[in-house]
Amino acid sequence: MPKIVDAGARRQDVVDAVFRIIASDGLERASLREVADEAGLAVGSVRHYFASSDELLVHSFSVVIDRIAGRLEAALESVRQEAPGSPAHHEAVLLLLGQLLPLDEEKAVDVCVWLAFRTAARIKPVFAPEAARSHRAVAAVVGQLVMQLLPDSEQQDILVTEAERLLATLDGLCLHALLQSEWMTARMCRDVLEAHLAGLGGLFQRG
Amino acid sequence: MPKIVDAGARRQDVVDAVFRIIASDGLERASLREVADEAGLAVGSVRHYFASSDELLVHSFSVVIDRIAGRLEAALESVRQEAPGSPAHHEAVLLLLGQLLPLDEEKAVDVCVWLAFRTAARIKPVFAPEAARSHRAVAAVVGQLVMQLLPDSEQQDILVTEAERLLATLDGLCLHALLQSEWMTARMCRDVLEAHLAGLGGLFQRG
DNA sequence: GCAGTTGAAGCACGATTGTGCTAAAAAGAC
DNA sequence: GTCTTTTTAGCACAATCGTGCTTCAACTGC
Repeated sequence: MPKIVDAGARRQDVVDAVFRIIASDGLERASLREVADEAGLAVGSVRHYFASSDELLVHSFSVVIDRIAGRLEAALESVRQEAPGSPAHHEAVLLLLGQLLPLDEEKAVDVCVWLAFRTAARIKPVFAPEAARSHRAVAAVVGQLVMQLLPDSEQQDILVTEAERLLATLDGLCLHALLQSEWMTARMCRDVLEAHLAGLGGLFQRG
Repeated sequence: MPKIVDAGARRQDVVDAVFRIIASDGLERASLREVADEAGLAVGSVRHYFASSDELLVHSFSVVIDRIAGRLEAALESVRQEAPGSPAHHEAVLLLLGQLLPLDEEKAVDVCVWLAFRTAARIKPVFAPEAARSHRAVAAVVGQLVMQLLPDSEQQDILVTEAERLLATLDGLCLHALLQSEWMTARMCRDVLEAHLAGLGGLFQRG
């Protein structure tokens, strides 16, 4: 029989190379030749594991979505294990929201790649299904979080609006942190999130 | 002397072609040949008005910034002419914030092109100066608006945080409206903005 | 040892890109 | 009409891209 290699691990190596290239040089530079160079392989070898350039990129998109969604769901579980209103709960919520921000090197690469694929999905239809899945996954977690943070008495449409508002603020923060890192520092991210959460908590006090 | 043409108008025609291509096919498709085709010219003709591809794109970036910033500043003037707290003032504020959202075809093209160049500026240094100018211009208007909306008693750092928060929410809304237009409808944009403004107004009531 | 499957690598082709350069056409100045 | 300058157009070259196809090495099962 054949030469046996861990195909899954090799594929992941190539995907990691894709991530590094996108983070440093953008999605448009993630060509087969560049990816092969970065992964230390030949073009033909990369094409052995991925039938086409599109398949490689779509799979990379899928991987980064799973990574981010996985972190979000784990963080949501941590939030659920804290008593609502407690300082630990507040901290867990901040930790969850921070998963979508480039607060360290690893997350910076992830959200950068994530944003690159999502914006590319507007043009390239191959990315559209994964982009929709990505949006559903993140919106689900943020929706659950908003339901935890707001009193049950709130009407459904207010919950939806607040979830979309939190999601928009998060994406905007992420965008600014990636594009204008001089202005949008980690400290400013936290301040904005704190202010937003204070505004959320104050919602029901105004009726 | 020579054949006389309105060089400025011709340049604007080419820039308009660039906008259409970026809005429909993305920045990476805005090559000289595509732009020339879209403008009904030959490549050599386009190159007569723009020395290089970079100059064309940077100039296009500059034009879209001026358009958006111009609309924002005009809208800010309208806000200033209304009594703070009045319904007309509220409506003028919503109109200002809506200038950054793809609520009609014209603004959709503008913000789409704007976002494309800003994200490209992370990678291509030629775009960086204009991206910084863009950020300063928009942040200045939003900052002025926040100063109008919040009581003078607020501390400086709270004003800054709230300005960045509003800016982030706006950019996030814009991103969602462009990328996930099925979920982020014009109605949802308005609801989110209303909720955000209510949260802003409620700030000083909580101290 | 042999055979057969898989991994790894590379060639070649057409398409697309930016750009240096050339050349023809157009129109006001004389 | 002739000259001059702008405008418009096009060619050619190197670089890059995805991909069909072939080739060679490696390693397992017998």
